[in-house]
Amino acid sequence: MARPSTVVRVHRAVLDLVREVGVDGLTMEGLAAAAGTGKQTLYRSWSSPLHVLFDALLASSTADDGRVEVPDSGDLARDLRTLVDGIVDELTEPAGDALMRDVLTRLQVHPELSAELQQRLLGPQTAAIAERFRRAGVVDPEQVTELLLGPLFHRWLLRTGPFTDGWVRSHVELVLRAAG
Amino acid sequence: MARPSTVVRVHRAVLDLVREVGVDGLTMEGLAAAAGTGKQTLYRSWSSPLHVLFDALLASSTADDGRVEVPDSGDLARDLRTLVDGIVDELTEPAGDALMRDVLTRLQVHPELSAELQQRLLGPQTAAIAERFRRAGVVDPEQVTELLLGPLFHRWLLRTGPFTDGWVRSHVELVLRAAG
DNA sequence: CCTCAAACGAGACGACGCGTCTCGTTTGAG
DNA sequence: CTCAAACGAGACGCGTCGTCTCGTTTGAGG
Repeated sequence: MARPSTVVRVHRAVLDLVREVGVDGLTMEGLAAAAGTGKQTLYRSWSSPLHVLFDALLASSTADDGRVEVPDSGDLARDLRTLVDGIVDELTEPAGDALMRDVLTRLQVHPELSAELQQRLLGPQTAAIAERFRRAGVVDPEQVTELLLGPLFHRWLLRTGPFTDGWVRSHVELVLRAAG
Repeated sequence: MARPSTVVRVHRAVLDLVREVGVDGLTMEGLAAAAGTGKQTLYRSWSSPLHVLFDALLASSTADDGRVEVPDSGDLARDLRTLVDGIVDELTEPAGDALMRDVLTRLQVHPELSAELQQRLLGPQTAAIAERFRRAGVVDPEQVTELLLGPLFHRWLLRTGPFTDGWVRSHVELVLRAAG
């Protein structure tokens, strides 16, 4: 439908623009101006500025290798700490931290977008972690994965507390004890 | 600042109106019309329709007894299942389910509102649960509470799966094993 | 009961983004 | 070279924004 060059220009424009005006400051008119495109061209492919932003973020995150790297050294405790440290680093990266939380929370209102995120990013990542648990002989890998990630997202989304080293260590310890 | 009668009328209006038009359909103009009030009166006390809605929900939830009832029969496992069943019932209640998720996710963009929610509702509730764990001799009650609630909210907010009886039972089991 | 300032209802106002539309131009596959 | 699809530009009517006046209501202190 849309020419590849147009999509690239729009993606670049929305990622630049959102850093200036924030997620709520995005408008189709502003986006069209920034991308040097007509409004009709935007509406041809996207139905709101949030859809544009989501599409751009998804494209960039699958482009620079959205693969999941779950460490597997044989030592489950060590691997989990490494994994959680990596996730925490991503979640607290000053550059994208606020933006990612903004987008993720706003996505929840659009079932089709959160389903796509689930399918293309979160699903594969939790599956990879569950697979690591399974390889370690954990009985209920999916549920233990949820036990590992749930409090992480809870803390991050609801801002109920900081991610200190001590918190990460004892959280992993609790999960390991639950895993048996 | 605002007359009590005005606040009551606005609260009633926003709770009625949001069921007709949804959270995104709320506007200050529509709210003023529905409440039979001037726009200036609204702007005197609130800065956006979301602020009005949040205030109304908070008022109604603290009015009809926002107290936390954490069962304490002596049997921790049984009490936890009862507690989680109660929370799940609230989270999946057809009437308020979608509305609460909408409001809660949109709140995250407003740090002052989510801080108020944390302080006036979530904080006391998690504290009460942690206290129950402490009474049962759990070493790290706060973190175990997070282990219990994190996956619940994760599942609810991100819609990653349904709350079946089986899920609740094995989740509580895992948390209990982690608690030692 | 009277007074008077604070709070109020009503709505006018210019600004702005919405989503739709037309129109003339560019582009690339056949 | 051709020609339809995609495009850029922007006009259009509409609704909401947040601010602003203006005259009316309200209730506590004299």
